[in-house]
Amino acid sequence: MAPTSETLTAARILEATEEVLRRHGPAKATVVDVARALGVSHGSVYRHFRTKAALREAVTERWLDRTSASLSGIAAGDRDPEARLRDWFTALFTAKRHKAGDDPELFATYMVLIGENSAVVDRHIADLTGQLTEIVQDGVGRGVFTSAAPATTARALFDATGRFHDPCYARDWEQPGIETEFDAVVELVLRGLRA
Amino acid sequence: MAPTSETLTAARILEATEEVLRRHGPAKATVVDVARALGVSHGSVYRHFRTKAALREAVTERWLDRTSASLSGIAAGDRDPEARLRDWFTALFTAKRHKAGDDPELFATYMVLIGENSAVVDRHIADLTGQLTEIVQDGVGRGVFTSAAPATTARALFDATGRFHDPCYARDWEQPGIETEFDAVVELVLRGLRA
DNA sequence: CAGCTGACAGATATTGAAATCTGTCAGCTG
DNA sequence: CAGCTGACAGATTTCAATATCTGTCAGCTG
Repeated sequence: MAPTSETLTAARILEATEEVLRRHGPAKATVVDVARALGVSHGSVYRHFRTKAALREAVTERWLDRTSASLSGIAAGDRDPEARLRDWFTALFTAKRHKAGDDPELFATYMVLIGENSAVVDRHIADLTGQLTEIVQDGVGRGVFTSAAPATTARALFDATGRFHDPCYARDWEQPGIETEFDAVVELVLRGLRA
Repeated sequence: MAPTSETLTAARILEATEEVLRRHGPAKATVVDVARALGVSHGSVYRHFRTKAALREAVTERWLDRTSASLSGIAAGDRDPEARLRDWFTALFTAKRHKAGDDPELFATYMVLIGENSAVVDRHIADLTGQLTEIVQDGVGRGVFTSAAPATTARALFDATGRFHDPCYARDWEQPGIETEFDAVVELVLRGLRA
């Protein structure tokens, strides 16, 4: 990466770190590599991120937030709650499957980062179940869903569909028949949700 | 382990292999260790198992079969299908949680073995979903469940409850609140199953 | 002669010395 | 003087030599 003379910002460091991770993988990506990519000394990187772990955590958070953001539009709409729920899970599954299938090495890299940063992952899951809670609450309000505790139900929906969004199942996402399994699970939980 | 003068059988080798795995862990357990534990030369072990991988596969299969066997009793009963389903999942979750919690090191060992032997795992899952299919079919026959394709529904039930039996979630099984999450998911899918 | 042994070749794992990396900080530079 | 540099100590990783293991098989033993 060509050293530019722009100010060194956290954003530029994150960009460079993603590139270094893409190139070298999680095991060999070093802070020195990131500094070299930016044309600065590694001491400068430590001015913006206290440790290598903090830098990797920030990269992980950015990656997860991109998924959350793309789903929030579906959750926030005012369409039929059941259709929104179906679309939301389909969008989540499709997004994850493409991330895993299109660039397996990069996905493997992010799986390592996710393993290192469980606090960030927990926040991400709280964010996603929050979106689900919105949909469930809306459905209950309109009388099309039944739920004594929307947040608990939202979490149950998220857990029940884990096979189609949890990275630990990524290898199954290319298997034939996975679509059928997805439809069967979504159908089952939607039936369980209807008023 | 004291060398006995009994005949060397596959069963005795499997027993010794489990012990060696328990003691040394999956990375350091060698065929030579197993032979030493039995007081024979390692060549003798190769008379009963073609390769080290075949030996580890047999150990893995035995371990998984113990779980299947303990559940088949619940599946085969003639009690209320909904109660049987609830009990079956509870028994599966409880068994897995104890295996993981009571001896974490041994459980980690078996997680490595499971990763090495996906064919055995696939057979195990087919076995468990087969038991679920029995219960679903029985429920449909009695008019308490609805399912167009019991085998597909059984698989959906298994997938939807993955968080409470798939080893990749083992670290969550000690978390407070996991019982509540389990109940929420089981309730949700049972509601979806009722006629 | 059925079952076991132990030496062997090639593959894999261990080890420890050398190289690299992380995180700090005194001092340089624009 | 705010931001960057680069040398440094301790921690971690790499690499190549060494040791151990896997799988085979000719021959031993009861």
